Amino acid sequence: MTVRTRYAPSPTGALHIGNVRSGLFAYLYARHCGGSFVLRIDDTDQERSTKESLDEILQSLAWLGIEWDDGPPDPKYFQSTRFDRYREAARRLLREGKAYPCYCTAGELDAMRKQAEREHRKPGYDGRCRDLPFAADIELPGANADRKYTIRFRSPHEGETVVEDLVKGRAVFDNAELDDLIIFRSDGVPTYNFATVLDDADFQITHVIRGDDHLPNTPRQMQIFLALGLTPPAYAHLPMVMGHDGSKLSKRHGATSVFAYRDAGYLPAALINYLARLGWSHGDQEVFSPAELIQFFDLNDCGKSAGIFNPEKLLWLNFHYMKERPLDLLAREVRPFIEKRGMQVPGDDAWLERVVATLRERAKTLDELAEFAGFYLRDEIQIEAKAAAKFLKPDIVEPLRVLASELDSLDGNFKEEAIKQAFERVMDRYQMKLGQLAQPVRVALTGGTVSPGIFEVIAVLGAERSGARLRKAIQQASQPGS
RNA sequence: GGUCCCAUCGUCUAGGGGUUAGGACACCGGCCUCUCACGUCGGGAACGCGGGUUCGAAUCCCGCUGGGAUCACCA
Repeated sequence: MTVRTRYAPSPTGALHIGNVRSGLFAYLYARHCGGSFVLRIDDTDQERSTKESLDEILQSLAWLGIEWDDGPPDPKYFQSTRFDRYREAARRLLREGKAYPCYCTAGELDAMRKQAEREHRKPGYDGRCRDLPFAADIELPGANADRKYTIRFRSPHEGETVVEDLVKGRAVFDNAELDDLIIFRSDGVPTYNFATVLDDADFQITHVIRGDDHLPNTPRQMQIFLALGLTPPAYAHLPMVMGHDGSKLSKRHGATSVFAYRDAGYLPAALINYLARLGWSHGDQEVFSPAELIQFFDLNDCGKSAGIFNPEKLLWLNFHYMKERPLDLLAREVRPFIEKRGMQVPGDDAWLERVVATLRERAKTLDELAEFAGFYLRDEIQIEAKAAAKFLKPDIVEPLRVLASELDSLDGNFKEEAIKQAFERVMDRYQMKLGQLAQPVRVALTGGTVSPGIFEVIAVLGAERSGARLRKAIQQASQPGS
């Protein structure tokens, strides 16, 4: 049997990282097994489904590098194109007495639920229409029907349904606990639990891998498979991703969409690695390339308990991948973040690479790198008042002047080694330690007290900008208090 | 409330009868050092509780407690 898994997001909002992790695991499992991966769009709810969400989902998956074998743009993989199939299956169930029309209104159902809750009974449907007589060839609900009704699945009340979950193990459900769920709404739209069964069956899904919030749906879906004369697939329910407060990750926990992380300057490899390692492990290994993930991934190594999303660890992984990234790629990827900050790159790609080389070990995201690069990129820098007060004092004026002329005399030889020698000549002359000279220079050139090594800063900044900034600082230091 | 799921450092996890309970993030300290980082070395930090089974339980069983999910004409 060739493994075939699927991921079935509904295009009703941004692609969420908790949600996409399930898709990632399904993808990884399919690839690991040499099987195929299906992307299906669950858009039966036309009220809430939007083109924007669909685009975001597709772009997010593409950015993450999760590729599907079957799926959009093929219309076959959109539930909205399969209504005929759902209708046909529902008619068959009706004909065979495995489903029945229910004439209860939404309001009645709601009242019933509230009443049951007040009396501390289970709030499910009580089955009052279950044994009403109906014509075997009854119309499906829809605009044409003269009377409003839904179609319910007639679920068995005896026995139990056992889910042999590949991650959670065995879960036993008493069939008496399962009420008759609606498979077709009164507006003629099939509901999720019904449509998903037909899709999983028609697309020949062998393993349904999804979040464990779906575990309660599973016995119902299995019963529908059986009623249709089909064999249910294998199931694997992954534990949820929680926010810092231990509840299901949601918008109120801050950035949760894939786009948000992309826009904040995270690398897809880092996000993939982080998500994979949340709920799955392979010994003590923390860093996995996409190829390794596919090689090592196994459902047996998935944990059973929910995990809390930890932004710090993601940041650390991102930092790790940024350090490993080939310089030319990293420079190219930082560019949009520089532009987004309203800055220009006053040099060629090679120069930008030098900038990035000095900053990559100090930035945890592409955006942070762009921010740190500000002093290289802007024509004018702002000197922090506190830094100036501490380091740009009158007694540093002389050494800075000498340093400036030493640097001028370097002429074309603006290499780190030559710059270092220039510093040493000044330090000898004024009996200074490197720290005493480097900090004022750092303030003069970068505006603050924190930066990459001072020699590399000068080398990258170049003679012109270094000289101009030094002279400006000298001026400022000569007029204390101004 | 019913049903189902879960339980090792703060967090992600390894370990599944005998381990000084291992790693990673975060945190703290030393070293490196022109600042900040990086790097490196070191440190504190966990088997929820109670019963069993066993020579021996973090590990197996039961109960409790705690957490979570779910109970829609959403998916």
